[in-house]
Amino acid sequence: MPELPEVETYVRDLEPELSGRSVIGASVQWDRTIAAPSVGEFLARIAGQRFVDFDRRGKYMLLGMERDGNRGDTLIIHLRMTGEVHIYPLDEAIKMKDKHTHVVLILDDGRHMHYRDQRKFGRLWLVDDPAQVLARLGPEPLGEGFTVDGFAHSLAKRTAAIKGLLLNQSIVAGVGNIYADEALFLASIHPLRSGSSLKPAELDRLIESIRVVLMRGIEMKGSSLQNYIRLDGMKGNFQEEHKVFRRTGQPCITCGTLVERIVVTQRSTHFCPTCQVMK
DNA sequence: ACCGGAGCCTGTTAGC
DNA sequence: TGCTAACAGGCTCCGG
Repeated sequence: MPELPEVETYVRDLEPELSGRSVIGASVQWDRTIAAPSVGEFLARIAGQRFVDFDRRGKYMLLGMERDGNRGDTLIIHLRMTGEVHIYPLDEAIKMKDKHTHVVLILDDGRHMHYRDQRKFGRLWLVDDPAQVLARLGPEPLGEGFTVDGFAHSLAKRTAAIKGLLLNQSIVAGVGNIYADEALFLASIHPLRSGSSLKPAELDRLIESIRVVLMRGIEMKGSSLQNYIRLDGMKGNFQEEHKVFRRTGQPCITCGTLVERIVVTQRSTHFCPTCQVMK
């Protein structure tokens, strides 16, 4: 489940592999993977562009390119649920290409970059201005723009459960199901509390908790449950530090109460009913 | 504006 | 054992 730490790990791993490399050709096996432009235009435009900038916004990877020394397009990749990116030497690429490999970029050093996605939810964009794709995203949780005042404003009058609101990318960008559950546990906030019910001290605690779990997630190179693997095929390690996520029926590490699982806004949600009270 | 639910996908697991 | 149904959770779209 790639969320902010997993995507950040991908961007950091991609930079040394791709920086300065040009795309000399491409193929698309599942058209819907390309969100924009059309597949034909994507193939025509990406050839001849060179990777120069590497960034992330929320769960989007931003791979900035240039053409003939001039500013080019940005290749945006969103992994959604099961997306993976791999770079292989030619002989290995031929062996590794399978029915889940939906996009192949051929690099000028002969290696192939694969976009692979079991469930086909992930998307790629090739755009001259990333802003159009990223327009609805809220602040970066690890940046200065994520403030108590702004967070309070976003949650005011919100009757929905805080768990669901944390998954809303226009409120804060990059938090997904794993890190939402872990942050709420760390902040001792019940996932069903309404957004508007949270007091300033709780918002403060929640912001800090979101930052702590995301930073630790990045340090551990992400959480590998069933699907997420890194560029080089290695797993992340943060799953070993999960306090509540997928720990249903196991004792809370703080108080020993058994961790419960409920469904909130169509998402499985894990929490300690003793440490995270409704108040 | 906000909220909840359907739909997109496929592999794995639970249950009959 | 073999089948089907439920589940996994990223996001967009739609109706109320």
